[in-house]
Amino acid sequence: MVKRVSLWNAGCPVARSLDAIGDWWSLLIIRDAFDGMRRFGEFQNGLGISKGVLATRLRDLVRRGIFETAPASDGTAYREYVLTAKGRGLFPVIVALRQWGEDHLFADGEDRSSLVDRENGEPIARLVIRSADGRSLAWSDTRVTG
Amino acid sequence: MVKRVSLWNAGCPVARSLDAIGDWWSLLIIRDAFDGMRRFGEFQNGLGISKGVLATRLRDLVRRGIFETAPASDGTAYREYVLTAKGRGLFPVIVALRQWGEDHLFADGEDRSSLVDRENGEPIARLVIRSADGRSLAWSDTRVTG
DNA sequence: CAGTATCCCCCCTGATACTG
DNA sequence: CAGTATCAGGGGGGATACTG
Repeated sequence: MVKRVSLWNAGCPVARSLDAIGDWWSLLIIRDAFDGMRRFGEFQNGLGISKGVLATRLRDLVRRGIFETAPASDGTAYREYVLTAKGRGLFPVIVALRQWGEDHLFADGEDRSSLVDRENGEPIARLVIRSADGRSLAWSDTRVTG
Repeated sequence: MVKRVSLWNAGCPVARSLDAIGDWWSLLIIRDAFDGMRRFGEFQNGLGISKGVLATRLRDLVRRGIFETAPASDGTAYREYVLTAKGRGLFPVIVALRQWGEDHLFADGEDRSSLVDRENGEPIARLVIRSADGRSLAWSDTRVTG
């Protein structure tokens, strides 16, 4: 990545985020991590990604502080890849992508996975953009400054 | 795109969304559209993308129903590219990416653009994941089913 | 200005083989 | 199982030139 140095320098947080995770595989790996995957082989099987690419991606994500490695919890000599606080901070990104996909990319009645409240199994609420004082805001109620 | 048919078929809304917009340029184009850009040249200058790639991306995004074309508002013979309702639905994705970038990819005091309430110039509130009944949820309070 | 057409090259990817 | 090393190919990307 780091394709667009000028944009990076432009100080747009969206561009920087995409520079860090905008690769096609990265967010899928992170999604699987949120689903509980930790091992190299789990990611590989789940994604159908080649070993070389997966190794490269994981190394990048570790270098960027999104994953960290830990000794395998099952006592084997291998590593596990777990999300750092920074990586867990991507949860709203995953949720936003999920909700958009649910809204616009599935036919009625088509099977889909769902994100639910662990406590009661209820689907989570929709994301809402709010003002500092709590009003719900549409895109057109906002503006980019700086 | 449509690189991973198996994932697409797996019925994961996150994967489908990435299939639609997970390309490196697409979200940057969409971000610029949220910032008010509409013309081919505006996107090209703003992004530093080549004409060929930009034309391909815009065509794909139109085909996917994220943009639609309209006659130029200035009376010239050209087209404008405006977000559809489906495209505007990506606003939370952009906001989530922006907030993550602000939190984790900028040094203290470093210049960055900011998304503010048009009404009063105040920064918008942080995104919060909530349960159906309004409780704030962390990643670990949720689960993927189906 | 807004694209399309062409060309060439680089790099990314997947496949395979190998090691601990 | 968890990677690393190597290799060949294919396609996406930029640059350039051209058209309306």
